[in-house]
Amino acid sequence: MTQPLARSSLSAQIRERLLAQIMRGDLKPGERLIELKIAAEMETSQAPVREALRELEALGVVETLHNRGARVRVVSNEELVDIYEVRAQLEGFAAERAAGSVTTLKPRLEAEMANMRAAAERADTASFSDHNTAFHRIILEAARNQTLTELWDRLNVRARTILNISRQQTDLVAVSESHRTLIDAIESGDGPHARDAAIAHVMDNKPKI
Amino acid sequence: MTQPLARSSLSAQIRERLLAQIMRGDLKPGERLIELKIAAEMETSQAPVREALRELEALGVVETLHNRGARVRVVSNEELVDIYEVRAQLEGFAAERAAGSVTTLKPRLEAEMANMRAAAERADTASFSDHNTAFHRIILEAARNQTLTELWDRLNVRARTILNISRQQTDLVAVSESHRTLIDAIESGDGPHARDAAIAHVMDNKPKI
DNA sequence: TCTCCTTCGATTATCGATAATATTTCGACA
DNA sequence: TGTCGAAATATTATCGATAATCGAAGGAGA
Repeated sequence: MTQPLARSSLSAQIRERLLAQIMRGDLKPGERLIELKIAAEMETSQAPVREALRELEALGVVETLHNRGARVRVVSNEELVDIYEVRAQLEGFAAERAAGSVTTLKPRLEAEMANMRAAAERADTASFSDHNTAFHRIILEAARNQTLTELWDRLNVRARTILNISRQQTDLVAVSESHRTLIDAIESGDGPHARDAAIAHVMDNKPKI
Repeated sequence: MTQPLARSSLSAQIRERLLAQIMRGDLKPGERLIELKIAAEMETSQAPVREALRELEALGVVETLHNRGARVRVVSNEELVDIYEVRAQLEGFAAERAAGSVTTLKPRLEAEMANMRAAAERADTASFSDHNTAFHRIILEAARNQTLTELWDRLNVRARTILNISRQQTDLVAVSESHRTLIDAIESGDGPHARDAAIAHVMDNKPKI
């Protein structure tokens, strides 16, 4: 009855920890991630750190140059636009399918929207970001396409990384309210309309860096 | 003047070799990929093999279970449908943007289509697949969105893996001809029309496994 | 015979050390 | 002074060995 589980490999723990640091902005874009240094900090050896870095590279939040190590990926404004455009397409597709679904998503979406608003009012950006992700994830999952969800997640992680770093001054309450339109569009059952609404929503909320 | 370059890391070589074997069907879905065994075959140690496997996992052609190693990913028919649906969306978006582009893609697309047809006539599935990929890549790149191209590539690798394995009996000449409609739609300059054509094209050519 | 437990073999996960490579420093030379 | 290149330094890539974990096999007890 000491440790309930303590599952997951060391490399997974390292990965999560680094990802959190990047998302939080403790590790800034361009900052080098030196394997042995990280290994020492985490009291482990180089091998699991390398694995973690490779996984972060696959996620797209870290980039590595051959024989020159890893650094936190620098995302240009052009790339951010690219990411949001693709995210919009994926989400448009998901919304279109969700609109045609029999079960209503409304209660769950509204609950997340309320959470988002509450976080916005107390200026808790981390919580806001979590609930915002949860909201969109509900739509994605309603489309019942695992591949779609997987790609969206990947892009979302990248987007959140930048978002949290640039911490630009946006009106989070207004952003949370803007989800209303999307809920209504999906609830209308009109696929193409829901798609348009989702694409517009994503593009409108692209942060300016 | 011995070896011109011999760049790239060991792990990259291993990754390419394994990927080729998977694409060729030498390594079948579900087959276990044992690190030390592969290391011995390639006359190297376990470390670079692990890296290669991680990269293949990120590509989605291999799956690993914690403490139980890697195996060639088994893709169900449902998942194949998912992949094609998402690919269709990505390509629809690309085609829409490509249709609005000033420079014409027609000559390049027609050249690849001719190559495809030639490969089809001599039943060279590998070459067919290469030129098919090249054709679609031209459209993707015309959309000028690096993130879009990256995700598409990833899905394309997965799709090709299955395709080459199941080697189902399709009329490759007919498939190559079906690209005609897509070229015309893009050339028309009508974005939404091009999008529809691209989506229809991808979905029509989904292999049946 | 069936279930649970223990042991065994196979394999992954991690370690510490070394080889290979890139970057920086510094001095000789022009 | 400015440039080139060798040596020193920092870091990654790879290796070989060990620890940890899994699944299978075999056996005791019901």
